[in-house]
Amino acid sequence: MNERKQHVLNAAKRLFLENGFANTSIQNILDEAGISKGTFYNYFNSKNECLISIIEDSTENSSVLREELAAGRQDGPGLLADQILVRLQMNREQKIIRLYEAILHSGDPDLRNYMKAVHLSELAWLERRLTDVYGEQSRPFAADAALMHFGMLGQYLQFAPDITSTEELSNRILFVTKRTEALLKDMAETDEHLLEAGQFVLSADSPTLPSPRGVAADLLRLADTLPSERRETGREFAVFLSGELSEERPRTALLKTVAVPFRRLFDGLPNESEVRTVMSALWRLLAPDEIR
Amino acid sequence: MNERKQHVLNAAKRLFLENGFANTSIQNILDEAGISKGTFYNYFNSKNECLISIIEDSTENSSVLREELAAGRQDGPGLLADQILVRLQMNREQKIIRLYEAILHSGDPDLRNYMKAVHLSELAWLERRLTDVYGEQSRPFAADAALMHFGMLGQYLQFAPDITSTEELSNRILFVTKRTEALLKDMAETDEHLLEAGQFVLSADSPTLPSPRGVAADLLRLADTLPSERRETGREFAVFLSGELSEERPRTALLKTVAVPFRRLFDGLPNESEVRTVMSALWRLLAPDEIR
DNA sequence: AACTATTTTATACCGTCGGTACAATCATTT
DNA sequence: AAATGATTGTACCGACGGTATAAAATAGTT
Repeated sequence: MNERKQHVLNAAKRLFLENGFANTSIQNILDEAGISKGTFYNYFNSKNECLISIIEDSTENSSVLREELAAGRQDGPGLLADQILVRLQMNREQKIIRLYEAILHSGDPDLRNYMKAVHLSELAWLERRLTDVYGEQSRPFAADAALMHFGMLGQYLQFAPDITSTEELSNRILFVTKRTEALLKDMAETDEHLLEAGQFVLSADSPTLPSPRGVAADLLRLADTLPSERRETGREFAVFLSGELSEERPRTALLKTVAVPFRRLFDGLPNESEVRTVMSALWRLLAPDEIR
Repeated sequence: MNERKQHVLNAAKRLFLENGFANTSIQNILDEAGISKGTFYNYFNSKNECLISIIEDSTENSSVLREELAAGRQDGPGLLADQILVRLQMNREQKIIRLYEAILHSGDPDLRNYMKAVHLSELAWLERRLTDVYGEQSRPFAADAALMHFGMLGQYLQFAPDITSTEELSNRILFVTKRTEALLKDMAETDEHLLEAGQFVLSADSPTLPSPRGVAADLLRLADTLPSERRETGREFAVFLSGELSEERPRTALLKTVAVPFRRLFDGLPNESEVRTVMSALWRLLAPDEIR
């Protein structure tokens, strides 16, 4: 991802969130980003693709944050709620959810398929996490619970979109999570469910796994771009991470623990988003088949 | 509602449901309905208003059907489920829900406010019905339950939009209703809720009540338009209804029971939709403050 | 420094869209 | 038959997403 392209992406995101997708013309984006039309269409083939890029970017980022939350922390409803929260927060005050829906009804069938895939992926992730947290006995009902959790939370967010504080948002998530517990219990007692386990997994053309050596090289290269006062620390981390990555059986717990502060060294730096892409590849290496 | 206007409305509805709102141009509607652009803008001030009219029409019709279902039948979860079903079915295989969402993200703030009002109105109705069915003790939790019911059902409909049979649709509604029962129980036990009772009622500029005499006159006039073989029956009904309406204290149970078969006499007739408008006024007379 | 390749810019242009204007025509009422 | 109002056809507007292209700026290589 070009740095300039990221700049355009941020400008477009700002405008979309502020004025909505339909109400933001390409000309608006050009003015906001200070680029010409030719450049825009050099980066994106259409306004729609620009929107997709924004969502992909946001999804990737929050996936990394979800992994980081789970690193070295015990699993449970609290972790799950935080992981849900982190994606919602990344979607800046939930307004990106509107972008999702905007795409869903924009006509273009390619876009709709993309959005359906995103939706299914989130549901699959939630189904897996629910079985993680609430045990094997919840598996037959986890798909239904995930679907209902998603629907309930969506309503609570849409009904009161003027949520400013994280507390308030967190409260709603915890509330819905508690209700989902009750639903799981109820479904187990009555043995009723409409969906089958694993119904959400889409026949994904799974992207080729990144190579450990490539990721290791990226980490070392990125460490060198750090400002001088953090460079030494960054190099220590990067050398350790890349060394561990080249081992036959990397110590994953250790890796995960070190990966988090390393990534944070880049907070606020211009290549912040590139780092996140590399970290995304790293997490994918550590658990290849997991849905994030 | 002009008969010709209704014809245009049906054409537009057909196209919107088939190709989506954004993918249907005004020119498409003109061709489908066989009218000119001037006529279209004589009926509607904009494409958006046309969409609003479709939704209003559909909402009014299903409100009448909901009242008819309740007439002379004992209240309970079964009736509630049927009332929910009838609106979903009226929204032709749930595709009108997409129109709702299309409007929500079309940019126009007026449209969004309208849709928000529709949404709130449905939530308020559901909250009231839940307290009807599950008793006074459910009141403090009915608003939350309504919101969650709405969200869960929406997910079950969106996730599997290829529902053909009424059974399948009905199954999902019953399933969600059972889950809502569990949620009510759970919230009562833990005494947790996020919303307050009556939170959904919008400061509505309540439309002026129709006059009983006007409605009575409409009923008599409509009866005369019936085809000869049904005209006598229709007149009997209409005379009874209008007579009862002019009483000081009309016998409402009787009125409701007779109103249903009278309205059905017009099924398939060209003025079917006008009849429903009059019936809507009749029901509003019988319970002025109720949300439908 | 000079040459090359790529990116970026500026501008003109296309077809489609929602919406407006208006004179001509049709149908209904009185 | 006159008058009124609805309907038609057509031309037009500005804004939109998207294309084309030649000129200018930038980066990379030798």
